[in-house]
Amino acid sequence: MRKGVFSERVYEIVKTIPKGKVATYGQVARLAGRPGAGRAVGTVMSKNTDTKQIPCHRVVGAGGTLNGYAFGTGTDTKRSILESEGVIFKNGKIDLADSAWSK
DNA sequence: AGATTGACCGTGT
DNA sequence: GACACGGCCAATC
Repeated sequence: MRKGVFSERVYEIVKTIPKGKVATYGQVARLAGRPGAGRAVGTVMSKNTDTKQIPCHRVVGAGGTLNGYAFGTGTDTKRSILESEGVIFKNGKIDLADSAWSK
């Protein structure tokens, strides 16, 4: 049941993001071996259903913007989860200066 | 196999 | 800040 090497890589990487930190789609794509495939990462995440295994809420847009979320009320729920995990929001966006994830 | 879609990103108006 | 464009890539129809 392999949808693709890329998606599997993405899943593995996202699972690695520590609580309280966030990574951008572009960053995940880069770590997955496909720089510039941020859009593809979004595609994979939207189809993702394993929220129990894959913390897709820790993946945000460039600059710490919330793009979307396939559960709850969307970005609204996403923001709640992130805040409860310790992520700092600044003017509707994530304070990457403190919550940006780095491998 | 070809076309469409989407949780992207940067730049310009 | 809102909207438009073009480039990018994988999944899906």
